[in-house]
Amino acid sequence: MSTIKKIAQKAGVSPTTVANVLHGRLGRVSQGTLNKVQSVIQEEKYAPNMGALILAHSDSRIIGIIMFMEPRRDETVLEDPFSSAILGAMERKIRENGYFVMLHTTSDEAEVVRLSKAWKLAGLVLVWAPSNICNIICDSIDTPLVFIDSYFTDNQRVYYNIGLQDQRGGYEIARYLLSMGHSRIVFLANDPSFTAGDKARFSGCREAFQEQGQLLPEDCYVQLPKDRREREKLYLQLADDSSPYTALVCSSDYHAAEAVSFLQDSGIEVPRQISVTGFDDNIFARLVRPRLTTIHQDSGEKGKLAISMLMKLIRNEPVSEPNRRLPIRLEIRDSVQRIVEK
Amino acid sequence: MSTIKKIAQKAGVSPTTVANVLHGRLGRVSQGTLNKVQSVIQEEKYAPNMGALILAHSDSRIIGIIMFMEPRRDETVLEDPFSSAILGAMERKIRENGYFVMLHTTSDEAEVVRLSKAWKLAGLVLVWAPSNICNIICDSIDTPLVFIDSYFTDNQRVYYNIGLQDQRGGYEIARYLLSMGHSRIVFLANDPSFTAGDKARFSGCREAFQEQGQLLPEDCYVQLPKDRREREKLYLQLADDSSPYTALVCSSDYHAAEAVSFLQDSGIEVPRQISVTGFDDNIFARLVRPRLTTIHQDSGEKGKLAISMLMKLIRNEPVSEPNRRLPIRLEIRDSVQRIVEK
DNA sequence: CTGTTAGCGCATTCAA
DNA sequence: TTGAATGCGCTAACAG
Repeated sequence: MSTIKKIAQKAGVSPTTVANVLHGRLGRVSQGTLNKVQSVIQEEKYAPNMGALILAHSDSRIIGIIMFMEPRRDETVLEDPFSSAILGAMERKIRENGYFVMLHTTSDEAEVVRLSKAWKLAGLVLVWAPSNICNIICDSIDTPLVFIDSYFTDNQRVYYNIGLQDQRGGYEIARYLLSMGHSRIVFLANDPSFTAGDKARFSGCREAFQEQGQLLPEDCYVQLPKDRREREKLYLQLADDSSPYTALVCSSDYHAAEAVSFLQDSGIEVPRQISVTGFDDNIFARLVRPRLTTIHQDSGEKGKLAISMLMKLIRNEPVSEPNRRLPIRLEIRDSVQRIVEK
Repeated sequence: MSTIKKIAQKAGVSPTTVANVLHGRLGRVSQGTLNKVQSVIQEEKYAPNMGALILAHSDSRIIGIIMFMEPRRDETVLEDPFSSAILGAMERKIRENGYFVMLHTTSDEAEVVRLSKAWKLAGLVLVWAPSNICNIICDSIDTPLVFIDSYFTDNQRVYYNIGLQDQRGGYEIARYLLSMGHSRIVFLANDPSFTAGDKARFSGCREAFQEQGQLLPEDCYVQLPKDRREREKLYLQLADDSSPYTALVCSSDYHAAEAVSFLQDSGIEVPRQISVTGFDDNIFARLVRPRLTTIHQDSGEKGKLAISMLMKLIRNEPVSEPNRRLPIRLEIRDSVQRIVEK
């Protein structure tokens, strides 16, 4: 409604002068007109038309946050309570930098490209992008891109990514379990959509076993089913007396908490009859009884780092470490019991 | 990069013809040119410049989602895992309707107004807006607005709001507690920012007491401190043997879960020594032991309804129930024990 | 110090 | 059935 032109008219000056005031080019404006113009701007509650800005600049000051989801899944990743920490941190950082957030969930790379073009996005953050589409996206988008928790198959190119020491996390948890006498463990992987991370964690577990001269067979990697009932069946089966396993190594606190509570309900005591570990150290880990022994990570930090890296890219500043892996930490609580033999 | 003009050149037609194709005005285009133009559009991966669209239309197809936060609080509401269900549902619905999501956290109404003007937002959803600023916002924004979980002091105007049967929730939980022999209860309120809802819930509790010819004194409404340590001190104090209370009525599952786990750690058994109830029936409620007796609400549904109401407003369709209150349901689990006397 | 102007991409009206 | 012209609000280059 209130445009530069109108402000100019009302203040009795030219549009350019108003623009000069708005952009703080004070050298080109006399004190008198400055005051005059500023007061009119206040009165009129002027807000620039971002559409016109995009048109003039071919840049929108919008950062796209793309959350990937599996095509056939009805749930959004956003509905997972644990994307919230990371999202919250990003939104704040973006706002503090004077940019805007456009949030979008998808599983389709073409959609991402379209979005980026249509809105002239200043940059994008891609969360949990499946590795097969990273290349495609990078090829088709020329604005800065930062990935979060992505693994790349192509090593030719420089990807900007904020990841986690997944392998190290697996290693730490397995080493701890071994030290507690657990040599028959089973690794429970999350969604197939995040395979690369889970695989790295499992590989860390194997490393720890190898270090002790032991072998963790491939078939100790088990994919959790999507259906809760099916998962529960699986937990029970794995924790059963007839099962060889002494510990369930879950790749998320959520599943660990679910397993613990379900097993307890089924009359199986944790950790007396079976030990359970988590991954993430989110709020569940401390609320559930027994409290979860888990691998700690700082999700908010991931979001913060992603945005500050993106901002550097936008400003053409050098980025020292394109592929960052945040550290993890073993958090020992009460869900693992020392055993001698089974 | 690829504009209507370029497409037109490449296809050997005028820009208008391309626009006609894009908008499906097939009556004005011959079959031959249609095919020609469409194939060029495909090749060029045409995506409209939304900036130009905003400029031409004064409408951006962007829905603003505004999450309110307290001014001095460092945390974002988004970092609360329970805004995620509602946010996820909204994002999906907005996308399905062909609109875009702009996400913004603030505590300042002027910022909301500015955002709405600058981006020519097609509509806004305001989540947890404090009642004192609702009026101001409504006065200054002429695009459709839908509130979520807001309470209004001004009854002159029609507000569009998706709320909850807060009072009824308080009533149900209190009636249940009374039926279990609890007549000395204390209500633990959330953040001061959501006072209105908490007050309604408490008022529901009082209603239940009144119905039984009993009185629930005003000082049974206790505001939980922001600091976790302080909250824990309070839980302990309220659950102590010397305390008159037999039940802690928490206004969120989060605090209930926190109280339960902290009390158990401090050697106070729940529900044997003290009963605890929650509100929300989120994922905690079922994972914590004892499982929480709580009031169920469907957060995702809130988000969905908000968007479908907003879409009706945008399309100028009639909205039957501007101030909707979603139903609640008492969910009885294991955190309340029947008592005879204390 | 201040004003004028062209052009960004699109929709729309009018003309052919 | 197709084309040309205008304006949306702003920027930046240029002229005064």
